[in-house]
Amino acid sequence: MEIRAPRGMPDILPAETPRWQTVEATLREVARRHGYGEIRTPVAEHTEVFQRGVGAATDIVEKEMYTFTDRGGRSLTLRAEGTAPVMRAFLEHNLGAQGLPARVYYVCPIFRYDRPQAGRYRQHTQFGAEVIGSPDPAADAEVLGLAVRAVEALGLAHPDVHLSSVGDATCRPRYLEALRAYYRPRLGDVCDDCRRRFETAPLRLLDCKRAPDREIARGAPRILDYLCGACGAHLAGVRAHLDAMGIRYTIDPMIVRGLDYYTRTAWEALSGRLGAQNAVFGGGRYDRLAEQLGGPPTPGVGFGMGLERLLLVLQQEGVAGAGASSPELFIATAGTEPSRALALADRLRRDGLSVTVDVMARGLRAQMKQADRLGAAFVLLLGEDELRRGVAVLREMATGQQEDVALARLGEAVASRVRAR
RNA sequence: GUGGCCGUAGCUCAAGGGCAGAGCACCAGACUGUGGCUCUGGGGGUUGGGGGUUCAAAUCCCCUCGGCCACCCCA
Repeated sequence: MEIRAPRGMPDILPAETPRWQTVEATLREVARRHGYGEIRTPVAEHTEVFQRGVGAATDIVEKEMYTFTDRGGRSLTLRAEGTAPVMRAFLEHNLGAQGLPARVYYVCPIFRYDRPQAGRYRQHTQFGAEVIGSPDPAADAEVLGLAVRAVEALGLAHPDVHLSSVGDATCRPRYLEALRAYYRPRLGDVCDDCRRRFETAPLRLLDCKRAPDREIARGAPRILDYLCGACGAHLAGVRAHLDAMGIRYTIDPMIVRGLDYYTRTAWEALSGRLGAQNAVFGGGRYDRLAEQLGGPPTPGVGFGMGLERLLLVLQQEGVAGAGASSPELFIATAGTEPSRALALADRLRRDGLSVTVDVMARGLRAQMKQADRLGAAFVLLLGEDELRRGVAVLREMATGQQEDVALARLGEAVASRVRAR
């Protein structure tokens, strides 16, 4: 075969989809309990939404977007991130008019042209939630709580949440100046990447992975020491609310968000089960995003959670997932018109039974083998001999016991036997 | 975008210049109308793709595509 799925965009096959469905259903239920409504934005946006929302200088915009020109000459981009499109929709439809805050969640594919590796794909799926319209720390705590409880609802332990603040327009510039002042005399000692970061993304100096650079980073000024009064109070408020809810976190001034729109609260949940790509969810506050998109000042806070990574962790933690679904009944034929089996199956399905029929015109032995492989609980044999006598044979696969059931009362007889199991 | 390891049947893997194989899976038969166990037989391959070296390439060389892992970055 030369035709393959695009790189970094794996198929999810029927053996896997039950696990996905379980995870998605659980996440939706947690969102529902928190009073969040689902929003579905298109898979593509005008490229501008990401350039202005996420920030033109970010890695996502500079080198990871799937951008194309449509037949009308418009530049569109596959959804590269979850929050900016939600804010765009909020502004476009003036959702704030229905009362603030708006609470929304989404489960949708995200596209980034990255080199695939463990836990990283070019198409991945994010569950995310946003509270738009509230500047209050209670909103931060609520939506972070949603993320934590969602992870727990899947059967995992309370996640390892790292919490910090990236400040705002008042205090962040002051901090960046202090950070640069600290690094400027040390530029000869750090790696090439860090020298580049010094120019383009100084906050990222803090999470370099090289051991000697980490040592230097440890001595750097802490943003938490530079927060302005309002930002400091906001973080204290978030912490108080989280403590009250029993949401655990560690204050980690080294965490950094990769997108330009973040202000104040920032967090990341890490797993030791994921290799290098260890963030299960990340998020924070984005009070400047609406303005960057050309809307009125509108505060917001939210997170994105990677479903592929969640599934990986679930698998490694051995949390049982639903298996592939088996039919309750397999209808086999022996010398019988296939249409009799199809018609019977059609009737039983309307009664709610899950029924599979042989459509390979195979011998009875092969049909039994197939029924066994599918995990069918019962096999109904429509044989010509039995049909003459007005009956069919119902066999319970686990025990091998079988009995004749009257054709006239087939539906209820089969249904009651299957349900009695 | 950078680096390392790896691509042989549906799956797991042999064959390291000389006829492409095994186990499992699949299909059929033994069991003429009954799954699991056993036995017998069968179908399956441009050895990821392209080029080169050679009398001869799965095997050696180059390019390319893909997978895994790490960097960068992120969920």
